Amino acid sequence: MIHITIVEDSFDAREGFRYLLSLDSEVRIVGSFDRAETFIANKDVVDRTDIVLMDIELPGITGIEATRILSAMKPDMNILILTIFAEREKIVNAIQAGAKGYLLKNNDPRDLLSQIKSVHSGGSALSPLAARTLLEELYEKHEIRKEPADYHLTHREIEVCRLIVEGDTYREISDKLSMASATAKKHILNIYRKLDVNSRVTFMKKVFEENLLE
Amino acid sequence: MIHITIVEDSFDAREGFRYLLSLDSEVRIVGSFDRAETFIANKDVVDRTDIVLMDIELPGITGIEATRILSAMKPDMNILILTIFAEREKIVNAIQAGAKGYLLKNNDPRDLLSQIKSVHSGGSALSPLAARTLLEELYEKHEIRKEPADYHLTHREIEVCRLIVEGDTYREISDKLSMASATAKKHILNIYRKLDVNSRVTFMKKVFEENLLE
DNA sequence: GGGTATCTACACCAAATGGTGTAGCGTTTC
DNA sequence: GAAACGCTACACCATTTGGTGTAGATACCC
Repeated sequence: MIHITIVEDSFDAREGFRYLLSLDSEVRIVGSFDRAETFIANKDVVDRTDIVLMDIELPGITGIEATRILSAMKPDMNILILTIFAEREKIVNAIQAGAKGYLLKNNDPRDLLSQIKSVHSGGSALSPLAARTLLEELYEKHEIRKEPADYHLTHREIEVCRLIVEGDTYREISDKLSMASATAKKHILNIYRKLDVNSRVTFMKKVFEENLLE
Repeated sequence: MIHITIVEDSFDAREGFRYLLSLDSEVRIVGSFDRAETFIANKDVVDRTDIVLMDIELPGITGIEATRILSAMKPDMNILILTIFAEREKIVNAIQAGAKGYLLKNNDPRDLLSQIKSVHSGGSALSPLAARTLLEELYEKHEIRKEPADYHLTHREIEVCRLIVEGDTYREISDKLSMASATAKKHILNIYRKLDVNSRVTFMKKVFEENLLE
């Protein structure tokens, strides 16, 4: 039995869900709220809930904020965002808040039951549009993180870089790499010249901002 | 009319898809290959293809590599990965390569047509398991830029932090903030104590890794 | 009033850093 | 064989940095 709570400010929509879910004997509604605060305050219902159908636009705190709070309270609870909004920002924020699904209300309501079951068995449910948005987000993230500019650092210099980032001094670096500290220093100054920096701080800034290591 | 190409090394699977797709008059198969190289080399078919049903395990180059190549050749082509593999790495790589969907073969084959149409109209299609994997990936990525821990830095100390990050020395910081360089130094040492670091480098590392500024 | 916190300021010291030289040795490239 | 590059090593220098003191002024809280 899957225990479901509905958080939705429209009475009609709540009743619509109630009817839809009543068609399946595997699910049962354990709570129905018109605002998230009431649900969050009701610890009994929170504890008993497996899946939340959460609207985004609510009086009081938004569904996304509620998702954040509820995910922290009960990490194994699956929150399914149900909304008419397909904006990138809302979608990404909802997922970041811990939502396990993002469905647009204009989708066929008959699919909802199968999507609830997918989520209950460890999957996630995304409307095609939300899925595309997230895919693009992931695609861009990976795009950005690659192609670090090539400063033609030698193998040895890269080793030295890693140790600088660890906070090692000339001496510590030279000890770890079995060289004279003067050599470590020479390497570092060469690195600085290649990266066009002139201090540990500006070096670190460049490394992190341009993702030069890892 | 949606023009589809199938890349799948199993003859039976190809015929299965062919039959399934023949049930819908809106789609039409324009190509069918047992390996990706043949498809990629056939520019005519590539140009006519709207959607590719792509297997991952193929003789020769993998479906993921093929996806990367085809995405570059024809960016508006939608590639749908169809596979039995649900490993996180394959899923993420496929999306990174530009796939617009990732479906597991054990899903109901009757859903395939509706998912193809979703993808054709600008959406993406993900099996619940693949969706969950990607959500987790995105969630973790965003987790990294979580709420920065509060080290109780004072307002003045935060100003100093910003200047440290810019690479300023004690003297430069004190000049910009109109204080004695000894004071800037005092602030910095206090900051170090609060952040539990002991050098510019370890300070920078903490700032960037924990997203303390911005 | 007394305690706490913030911002300010200075002194002293050892260590690390940045900058510039020079130079030997081995490998790769032309 | 010469040139270029990479890795090594040392000298010398001024500056910066990390660390530890002390201490006055202000403000806020109990």
